[in-house]
Amino acid sequence: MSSTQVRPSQREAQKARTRRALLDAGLSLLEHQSLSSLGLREITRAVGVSPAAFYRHFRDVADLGVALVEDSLGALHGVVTSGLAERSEDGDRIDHSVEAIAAFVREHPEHIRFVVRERRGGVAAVRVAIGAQLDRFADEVAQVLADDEISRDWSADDLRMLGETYVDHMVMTASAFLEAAQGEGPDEAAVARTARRQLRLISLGRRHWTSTD
Amino acid sequence: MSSTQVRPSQREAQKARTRRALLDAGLSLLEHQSLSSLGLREITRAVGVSPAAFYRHFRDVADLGVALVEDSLGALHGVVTSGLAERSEDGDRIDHSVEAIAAFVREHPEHIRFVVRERRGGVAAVRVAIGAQLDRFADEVAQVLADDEISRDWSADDLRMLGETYVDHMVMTASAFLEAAQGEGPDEAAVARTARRQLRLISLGRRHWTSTD
DNA sequence: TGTACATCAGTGAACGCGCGTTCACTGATGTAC
DNA sequence: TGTACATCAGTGAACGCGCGTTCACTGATGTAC
Repeated sequence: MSSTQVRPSQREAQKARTRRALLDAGLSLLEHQSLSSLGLREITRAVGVSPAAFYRHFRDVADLGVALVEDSLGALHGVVTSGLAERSEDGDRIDHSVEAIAAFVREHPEHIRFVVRERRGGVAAVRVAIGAQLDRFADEVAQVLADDEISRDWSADDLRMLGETYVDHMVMTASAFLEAAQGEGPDEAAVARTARRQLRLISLGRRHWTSTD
Repeated sequence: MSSTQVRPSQREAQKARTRRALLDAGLSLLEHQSLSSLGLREITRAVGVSPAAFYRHFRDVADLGVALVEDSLGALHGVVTSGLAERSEDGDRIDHSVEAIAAFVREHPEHIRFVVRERRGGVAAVRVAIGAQLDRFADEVAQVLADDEISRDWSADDLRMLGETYVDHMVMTASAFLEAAQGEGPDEAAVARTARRQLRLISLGRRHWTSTD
């Protein structure tokens, strides 16, 4: 009922605002720790509600973590594939891709940190949720690649492999940009340079690929 | 004084045994959680010593984590580079590399899980320790690659980039084998197939590379 | 529009619990003579 | 070899603390008439 309502009631709007505040506080508290050590009281304290209020929105902190996955990656689906679909010269496309990743990390550092950290983190439900989203990305990328003239006669398996490779590379590069932003590791320019070379390496491999089945 | 002693005293031997037990128990308890949620009492309980005994060996749990990094990756240095240095036909070399990773994961699943999880985990000191070790690997791999005829005239930067690429790929593949072993994601054969194709892609890229500086 | 009742997001107090850390101690091992 | 003293890994009790969860509640918002 409420889900099909166009104008949410005052009550629903207020509830949604509190939920948003819990998610935002949670994400922000994850800057220096991982989800499995994040406390429920820590979150409610940051928002300014009682600990008991938490249960009106989430079953536990892991549940909030799963919601954060949607928050962090859900919106990205269109962006990635449409950006990738733009055809342009090879070097340009690589430059644009790397710059797009850098820009996204600049805009949403906390989301990226969360995804990268919890992708292999200690909370199973969150790991699974992130894995599912990244799998979808790999599929979408493979789909776009299938229309590219270079990989015209690639097998579905090979395309899927290539999609995974690009997604993995994207995550690794985002993670490296994040480290650069906080002064750890090489600086942003160096990260971008390495990322572009790696994409060039893959691109060369693609051009000389011979299908494996 | 004790560090240069050849025969450790009974006391030193016993202390070393307890330390080992703490490390082993810690690593084993990390199967289903991450370091930042691992409790000191949890570890001493598993070993069967009093909580206070922990402080005779480590300052805190993060300190034990740093020791675990050495434990997990320190022994690997020789193995990786000597395995890589064996020259053989290209396809064979790829098969052998992937099989070597699979074998290592089969033998040391807990070490791999620890490294993969804490590489981006919530404990800064451990992240730094793992990053330093992986950096060393990348250097070592770049060193070996420099002697390869294919990359004879590559720039130092390009070699370093390639070393990083191989190390990142190794970690990703190890992580995928681990997931396969616990029934998550694709099975071992599929992981191996994807890994081999990715190495083939990189190998093709290498062969057609033109130096960037 | 006004009234009476229902809903339900958020409260605040209480609970039992396990945590990390401290401390003076014990008793086996090591050392000096 | 025997004795007297020093070292120190591990003990066990105690501490204060913040945790997650429960519960009956309140009072603003929503609904029916």
